[in-house]
Amino acid sequence: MDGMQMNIGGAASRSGVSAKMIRHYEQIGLIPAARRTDSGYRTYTGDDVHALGFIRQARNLGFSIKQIGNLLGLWRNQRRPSSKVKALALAHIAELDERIRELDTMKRVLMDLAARCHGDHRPGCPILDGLAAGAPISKAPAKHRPRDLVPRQNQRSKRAHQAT
Amino acid sequence: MDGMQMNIGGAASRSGVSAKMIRHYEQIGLIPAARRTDSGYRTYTGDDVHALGFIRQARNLGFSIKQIGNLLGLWRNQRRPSSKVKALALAHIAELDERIRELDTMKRVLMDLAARCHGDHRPGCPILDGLAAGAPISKAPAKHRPRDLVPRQNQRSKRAHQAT
DNA sequence: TCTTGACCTTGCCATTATGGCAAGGTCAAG
DNA sequence: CTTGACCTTGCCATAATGGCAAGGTCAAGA
Repeated sequence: MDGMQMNIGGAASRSGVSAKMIRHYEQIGLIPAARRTDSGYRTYTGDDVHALGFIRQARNLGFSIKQIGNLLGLWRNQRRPSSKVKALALAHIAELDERIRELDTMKRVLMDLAARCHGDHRPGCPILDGLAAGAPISKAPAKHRPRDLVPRQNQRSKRAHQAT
Repeated sequence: MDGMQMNIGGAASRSGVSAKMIRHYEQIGLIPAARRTDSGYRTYTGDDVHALGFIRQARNLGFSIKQIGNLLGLWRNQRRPSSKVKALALAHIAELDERIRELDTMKRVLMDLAARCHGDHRPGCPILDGLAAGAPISKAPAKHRPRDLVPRQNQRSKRAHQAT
């Protein structure tokens, strides 16, 4: 089981992580640089594949690379307190929850607008009207604040150059 | 109201879209290139600001730039059938719904693992164990003679198949 | 008039995680 | 050998934004 040595392709198919991403993870330091054969081929062991599988599972659960780095550290440390792991998990759950709420808000607003749209050959459409209305339809934009709506407008003359 | 002319900063603060993004939208063709003053400054009208606000609202609802391009086209076309708009909206709602379901699945799995984790000073942790329990993944069939997954050794189980 | 400072311009880098393509080296089987 | 799968590095692209830098423009105040 330990004598298992393979090239990147083998590690990729066994772990479910593409060769491309394995190299990437190595490059960004998520995993240690693989040993190389004389000709430069990376070689992996069963343990390496296990770690890659761990990474894949974590990604499937939506953890960011950074969070996965932390998880890997805890995973490899036999003496870590499970509280640390749980804390990371709970924090991530909270993030997921917020993203879910944001998406849910978008969905609700949109369903509301859609419900009022006839959806036939006629041109009038409450959906477009809703988007065009400067009204505060929005809630959470995802990651960034909607940029202050008219922060300071005490800039000097907005005088038009070629005013018409 | 129509004589309102302004530079990019004014359009940005009034529309809620950063100057940076306005230039970006122009560059990718989402909005037509702004008129320029002799010195090269972009100038915007009240209508332009309105369109930018429309874009911002759409972004807040999670529409992609591409979808927004379509929405803008419909918005500007007084003779569009509202059914087209509604179709776009419903398609987007479906997308949002899928994203929500994915996140929800992640959340549930994680909560499940977290619930079984003591979260104290002890090292054992079902969360890490769950992540480490890698489900096999797959491999695409080779054409000629699959030059083995193992470099120069003996190979054994080559399970496979992915989940995502 | 000159200085100042806010504002504008272009352009490149960074982010997140992945995929794709290209040019070229390696290796094992036929 | 030839062949074809597989490996290497490296650059481009995605989606949407932010940030920084170098340099031009402009209006107002001293």
